[in-house]
Amino acid sequence: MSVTLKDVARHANVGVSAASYVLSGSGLHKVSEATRARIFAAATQLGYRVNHAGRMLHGGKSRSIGVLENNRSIPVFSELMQLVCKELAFLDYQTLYQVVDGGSLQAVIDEFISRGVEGIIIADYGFTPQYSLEHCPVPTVLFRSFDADVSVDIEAGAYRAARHLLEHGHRNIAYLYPDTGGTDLKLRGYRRALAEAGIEAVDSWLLKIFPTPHWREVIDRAVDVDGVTAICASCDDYAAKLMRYLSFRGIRVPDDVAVFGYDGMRYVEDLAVPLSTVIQPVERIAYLLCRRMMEKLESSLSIPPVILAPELYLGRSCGCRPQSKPAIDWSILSLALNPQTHTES
Amino acid sequence: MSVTLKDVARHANVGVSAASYVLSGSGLHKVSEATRARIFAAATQLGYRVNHAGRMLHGGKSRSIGVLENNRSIPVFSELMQLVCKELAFLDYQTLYQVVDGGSLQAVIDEFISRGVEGIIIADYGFTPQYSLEHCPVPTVLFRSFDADVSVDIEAGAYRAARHLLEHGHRNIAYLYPDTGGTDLKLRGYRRALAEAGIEAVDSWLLKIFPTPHWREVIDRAVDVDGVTAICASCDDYAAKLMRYLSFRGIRVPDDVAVFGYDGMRYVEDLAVPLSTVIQPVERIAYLLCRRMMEKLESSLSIPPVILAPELYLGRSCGCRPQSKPAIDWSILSLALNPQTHTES
DNA sequence: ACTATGTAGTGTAACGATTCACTACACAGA
DNA sequence: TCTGTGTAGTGAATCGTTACACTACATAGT
Repeated sequence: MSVTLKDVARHANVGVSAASYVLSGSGLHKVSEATRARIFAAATQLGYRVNHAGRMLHGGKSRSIGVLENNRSIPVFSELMQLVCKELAFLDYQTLYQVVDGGSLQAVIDEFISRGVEGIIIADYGFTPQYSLEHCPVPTVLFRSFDADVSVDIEAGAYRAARHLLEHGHRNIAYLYPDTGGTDLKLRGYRRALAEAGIEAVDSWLLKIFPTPHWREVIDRAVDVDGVTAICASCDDYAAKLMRYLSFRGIRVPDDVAVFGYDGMRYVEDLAVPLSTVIQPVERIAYLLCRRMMEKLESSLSIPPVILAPELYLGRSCGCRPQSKPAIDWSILSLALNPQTHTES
Repeated sequence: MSVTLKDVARHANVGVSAASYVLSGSGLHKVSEATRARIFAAATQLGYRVNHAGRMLHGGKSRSIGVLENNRSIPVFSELMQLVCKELAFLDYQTLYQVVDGGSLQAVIDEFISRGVEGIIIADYGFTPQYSLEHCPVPTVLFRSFDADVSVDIEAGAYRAARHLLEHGHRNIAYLYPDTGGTDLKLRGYRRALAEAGIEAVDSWLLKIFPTPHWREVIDRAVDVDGVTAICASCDDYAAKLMRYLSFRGIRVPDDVAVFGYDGMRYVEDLAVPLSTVIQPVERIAYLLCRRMMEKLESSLSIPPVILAPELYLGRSCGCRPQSKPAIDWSILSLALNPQTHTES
């Protein structure tokens, strides 16, 4: 079938072991330059490729990492795994990639281990099913909004967004979000900012666009009746839709109602009113996840978690920049919003 | 180290072969219900996991597919690989994932084969480096804009976009694109539409935003001097930036200059002026790539390629829908633009 | 009682790469 | 000549799983 080490050895008139020593590049055994050349020649001539299974069976490292995300519905993270994969490739690791939504996380982890991954990176933003990483025989690196190896302080992000609106003088600030039943850290941050200013969020300011079927009425009431003058959205997509609806209603942003988003999607500056938002540092997260994995692979010492501080992007939707701002500070070619690059330390 | 089949067999008081027959689930050999139960019990008790390397070494199928894209810079495709992976998981295949940009494609393919993938899916949109899939020992499925197993007829897409603008009465239609040196199929489609209408695209209508450093002047000249009244952009991101620049210049879209995009990014309907665009059917592409792979794995018959016809999304930027359109036909919850689902045949 | 037929189970040779333990040989120093 | 030291090479066991070829035993048919 396929060309094996034995074939190469026979072709080069050497033993299998000599061929192995040369082609594995381990340098554990001295081989003369002449035979080395003969072996290489035979290998390329026959088109030899190591059989990874054979190598692994002997106990060799697989140089592969399992990468797993349990929810693909969050657009801002759609490229996170791509970035992780690129970084892993740079570190000379193969990526075994799986998207789980709904299915058993444990089953995927078992499959990864069965295939010999050296470690597993798990991105678990959003709703969290039960699973235990305690007994996992390989190191794991977890990314989620709390209690993880790498996390973004989204509570602080929402806090800063709400606080920013407070500093603009707003008092009646609403929060637009889907009520999925779990604890919403962004909601908590929003609440903290208001509480700090001596304001208690009333129920009608909590604009649940899910599972509420009549979300338009909810928004209408908040704006028309409850005197809401600013709205924090739990993500940019919702903020964009919200602004569209407000514009449809003839309500001006930010003059009548200010809006703040969350995520830092690349399109925020292209909206009718450039959206102020909290940036998710996707590239930095990807880099940190991989670095953390390398650290865990090298030593089993417990490493303190990294919590990334959120950063604001100020567009016009919060009321910061005047309509007539003359300078154009963007380039048609640099489409990326996030300032982070992973070339730092 | 890890618990092996031998351990399980010893624990259940049977031979390795019996354990193998039961746990591999092949059903090649009759095993009594009693011993079968004993073996399962021992396996779960010891926490047995098949060693994939051992299985593969014997010549078993790896049930893994290599997935490879050579350019991650096109945002609309950032979720394509995610969808492919999900579909493969549904078909009970593992995904080995690699992003190549700049590096050797051949090296990645070799690595995949070395790791025993049963097939390779390659998404090669954009610039194409030299490589040959002729001698690849496993089936490959290629996605790119021409001469592939699955492709989207982007020439026709650009043709339809330009033709649509012609039907609106525009005669001086420009094309905004980055000139990367290769053949631009969208440019060709744009040209064909104009030629069919008896118009020859003059040079100053070809708005090269790359490598041109002074792209603003290029746009200014087209609009102010050359009387361009409509612009086709080669992607939505550029179209969005273009509309922002036009708005900055005080030029109204679509009244003064109509704009057409390309890609069908999810945000197009949220822009100041909802962008008319050509949809890239990402989900359908993902589904077809996987189905094509399954077909190739089952039979080595040559299968004719699939060329997907592009579909237009008409927003307001082309001048189709009046400003005052009263109905709101979107839902804040359904963020997806593409109508395709992969549940069809 | 003797041969078929079938069921339930075991031993073991692969698969391909690695690496330990070993040999063969050359050459230097005493 | 004998021993020590180093270089260059080989043989074979090993990893975990699979599946072929086999045995042992029971039951049925004649």
